[in-house]
Amino acid sequence: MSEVNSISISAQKSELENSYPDLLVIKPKQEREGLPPLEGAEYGKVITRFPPEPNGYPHIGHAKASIIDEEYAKMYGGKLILRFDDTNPENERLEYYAAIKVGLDWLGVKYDRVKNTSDDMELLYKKAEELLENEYAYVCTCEKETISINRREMRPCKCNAGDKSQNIKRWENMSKKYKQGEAIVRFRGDMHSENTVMRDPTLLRIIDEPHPIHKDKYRIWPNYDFAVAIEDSIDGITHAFRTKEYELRNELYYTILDKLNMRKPRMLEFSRLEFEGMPVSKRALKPLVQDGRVSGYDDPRLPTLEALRRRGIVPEAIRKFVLSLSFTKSDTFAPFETLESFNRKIIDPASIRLFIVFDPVKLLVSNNTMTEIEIPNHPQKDMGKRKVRVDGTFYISRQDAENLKVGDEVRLLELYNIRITKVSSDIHGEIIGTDYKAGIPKVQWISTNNAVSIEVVIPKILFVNDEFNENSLEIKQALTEPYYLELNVGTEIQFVRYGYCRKDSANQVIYTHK
RNA sequence: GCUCCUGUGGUGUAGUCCGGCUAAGCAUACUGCCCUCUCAAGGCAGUGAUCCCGGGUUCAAAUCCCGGCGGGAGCACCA
Repeated sequence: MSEVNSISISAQKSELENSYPDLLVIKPKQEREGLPPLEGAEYGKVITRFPPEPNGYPHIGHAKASIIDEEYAKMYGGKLILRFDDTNPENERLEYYAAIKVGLDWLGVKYDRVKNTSDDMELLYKKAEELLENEYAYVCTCEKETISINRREMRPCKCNAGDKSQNIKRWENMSKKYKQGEAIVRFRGDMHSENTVMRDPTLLRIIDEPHPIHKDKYRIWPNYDFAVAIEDSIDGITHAFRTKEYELRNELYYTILDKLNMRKPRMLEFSRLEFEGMPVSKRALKPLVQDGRVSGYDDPRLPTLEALRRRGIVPEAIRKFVLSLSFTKSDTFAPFETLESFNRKIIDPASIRLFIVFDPVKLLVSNNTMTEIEIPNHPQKDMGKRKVRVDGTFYISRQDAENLKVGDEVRLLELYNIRITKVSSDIHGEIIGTDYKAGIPKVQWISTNNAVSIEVVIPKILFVNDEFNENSLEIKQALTEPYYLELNVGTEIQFVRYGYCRKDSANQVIYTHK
C-alpha cells in the first residue's frame, strides 16, 4: 500500500487503467427520488397504516404521517389502511372521524381499507385474557400515586404477587364491580428496567364515558400500547411508522407481541413536523379557539389542513414538501418558506392576475380618450381576457404615488404611459404614449368609477417565544377590479406586484404568500 | 435526575450501514444577469459547510472506534 502511495496520483491512475480498468468505472450514484428505501420491504407485500385518534381536526402533522404511509405503500405496490385509534371514549367524537377523512381526501391520500380499533374489542379482550392466563399480566388495584412512586423506585406492588385466579377474578370484576380508576390490567414487564415504559405499564383501564360508536357497550378500554401492537399485528402491517417520541415504546410493542406469539411488524419512527410559531397540539390550540383569539380551527394562522387550504396552500405542495423533508429522526425547524416555494410554483400557472391598490391616491389623466381596455388574465397561459372600463381617473397605491415627481414618466400597466404634471393631494398626468416602454416605473391601477373594495387578511406567525402574537392577523383594506366579483370563492389570484391570495368570500381574500 | 434519540452551508435534506469516485450533491433563501407590460413564474451564474468538538484506527474518515458538548423526546389508567 505505502508502495502504491509513493507513486504519483497520475501514475497510479494509468497503472489502474492498464491493469484493472473495471475498477475505474464509476458506479452511477443515482439521485434518489422520494423516500429512502424500506428495510425488509418486498414488492407487493408492504402494508402500512395511518392510525389517527379521532380527537381533533387533522393538521400538518397528520399530513406528514399519512403521506409517508401512503408513499411507502405506493412505492412497494402495497396497501394502506386507515385505522381510527379510538380507544379513549373521553376524547373521540364522531365529527373528527369525518374531519380526518375529509382531510385525507383533500390531501389526495388514498387508503385501501378503513377500520376502527374499537371494532376489535372482543379480540383485544381475548388477548388480554391470554396474557392474564399466562401470567404475563395482572390486575392492579393500587392507587395511581402508589403505582407512580413504585415505578420511580423500581418496586413491584403487592398486586404483582397475586396469583392467576385472583387476576382472573379481578378481571371479571373490572367489567362491573370496580369503578373507574379502581383497577387496571398491567403488563408484567420489568420494574428494574432502565426503560420506564417497561415498568409494568397499563394495558387496559376502565372508562365509563360512552363511546361515539359503541356507546355503553364497553367500559374496559385498551390503552395505546396494547391496542397498536395487536392491531398492527392482526391487520397484517409490515411496516409501521410513528413519530419519534414513541421510540421508547418499541420495546414494549415487541414484547407484547412476543408474549402473545403474534407476528411482529417493523416499527420505524420519524421526526414530528411542526412549523415555528405554529403549534399543532390541542393543548396550545384549544385555548385559542375557546377564547376567540382565532376564529376557529380553520383560522388561516393555524396549521390545520382546513386552515392551510383556506390560506391557498394546495395539497400537491404539501406532498412535495413532506417528501423533501425525507424520513429522518433529526428534529428541525420546518422551513415554511420551502412549502411556500413549492406552492407558488404550482399555483402560479393557474392564478389569475388582477390589479390591487392599497392606500389609494387619486390619479387624474387629463387627455384620456379611452373607455375600455382588454387585459389578459395571465401573462403566459391562456386564461382569457377581461374588459376594464377606463375614464381617466384612477387609484394607485400610495407606495407608488409617493415616488412620483412632476415630470416623471410612469407606465400604467397594460394601459398607457403618462407624464406627471402636478402632484398635490391628487396626482395629475398626461398621456405620452400607449406602447410599452421599458425603463420607466410600472404601476398597477384601478379605475375610480368601479373600484371594488376588499379586505386582505394576512396571517402571520401565531406564537413568538411561546407567547401568543397579538399581531398575528393583519387586515388591510384594498381596492381591486370589478372582475374580482365574478370569481368563485376559492380562486387563487395573483395581485400583480403584490402577491398570491385566495378568494375567501365576496369581499375578503387571504394572503397566501409572495 | 435517569434513559433513549439526534447533530452536514441561513434553512431542509443527499451522501454515513459497505472509508477513497465529491474538501461535499439537491432544494429553499439570498445576490447578479437574461426573459417578461408584475417585485411572479421561467433560464443562467454566484455567495455560502475545515460535515458539533477532541482524540484514535488507517496510506486515506462526514463516513469506523472512544470521549466530550449542543438540541429534542420519554419517564400517564393520552395517543
